[in-house]
Amino acid sequence: MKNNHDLLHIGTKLLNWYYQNARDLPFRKTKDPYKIWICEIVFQQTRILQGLNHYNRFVERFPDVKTLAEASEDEVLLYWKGLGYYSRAINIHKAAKQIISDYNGIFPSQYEEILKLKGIGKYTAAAVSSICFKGKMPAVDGNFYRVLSRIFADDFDVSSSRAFAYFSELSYRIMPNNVGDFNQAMMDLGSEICKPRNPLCGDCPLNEDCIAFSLQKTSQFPVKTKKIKSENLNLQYFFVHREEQFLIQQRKDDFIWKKLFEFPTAIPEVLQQFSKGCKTFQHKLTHKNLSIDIYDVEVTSNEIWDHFVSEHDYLVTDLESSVNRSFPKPLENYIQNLLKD
DNA sequence: AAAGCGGGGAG
DNA sequence: CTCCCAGCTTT
Repeated sequence: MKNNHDLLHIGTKLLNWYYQNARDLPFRKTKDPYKIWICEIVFQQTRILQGLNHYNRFVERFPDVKTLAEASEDEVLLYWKGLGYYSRAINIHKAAKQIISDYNGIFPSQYEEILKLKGIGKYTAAAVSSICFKGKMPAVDGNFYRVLSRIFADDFDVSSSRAFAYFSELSYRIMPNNVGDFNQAMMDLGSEICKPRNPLCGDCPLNEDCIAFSLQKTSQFPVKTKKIKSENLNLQYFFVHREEQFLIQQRKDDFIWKKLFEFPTAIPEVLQQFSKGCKTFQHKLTHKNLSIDIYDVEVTSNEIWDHFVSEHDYLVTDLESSVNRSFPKPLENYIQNLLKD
């Protein structure tokens, strides 16, 4: 069994590898806590390649806390369009207002204060405080679970609610003094070398220290018992349009697609005569298999259209200006297809 | 302690 | 097809 001195050497090796192999990412060039915060939220449960454009566009439009806090929630959601987990955008906006009101517009530097911001949990608070303010907390994420469970061949269930505390404790054994770089090094190692499947152990700076590798059992770690189950769900939408205009409404902030815009989900009998047909789309979410029926309702009567619009609180928009609103992916695809014609 | 929340990419 | 990704909030 290795003693504590040997284990600390692992962190040093990891840092040296990181200084030679760090990924060239836009947010690596700054220690602005605002930018680091935004990037941490964008990349929660999101691959770098998937979120990079969203991150760049977001910080270009909202370069600081004040700009973000003064923007409308709908515009923040627009810049989140297509990224998923939309409560992240809503919480980012709330936290920006929180920083203005509670911290005089200055991003807090202490872990405990950062943790109070909406949408920031233990991982993000540790990441921002260590990268920007020399904080000493490990930013334990999925990469930490995977790398540490392999190094120590530890079968602790990463789907357990105690996994964060457990692997946080484990990380202190190898964590060097430069925690900010260590946290980012663990992310890069987990992403580039110690990948979920087919890890590149031959290129790993820690392969001499990795128990799972020495046992040829890297594929058995990390242990995750909880399986994802998804249910089937039918949705019904009505694309109610006349000439270039169509109707939309905004979703609530519960259930899926929080605060995003959508087509009407029901129409009165007087409009049913205009229904020209229906297309069905399959769309997969992490916990749901959606089957979405979209009815094409072309209202040809000016009188009925005007009356219906005035009697309901639907928003009237058109294909051109709808690009300035955030729609769920399947509805976005539907609109994009119409734009191509 | 457990469930719920998007979308995309890899194998 | 299944699994996973720079996790957090709510119940």
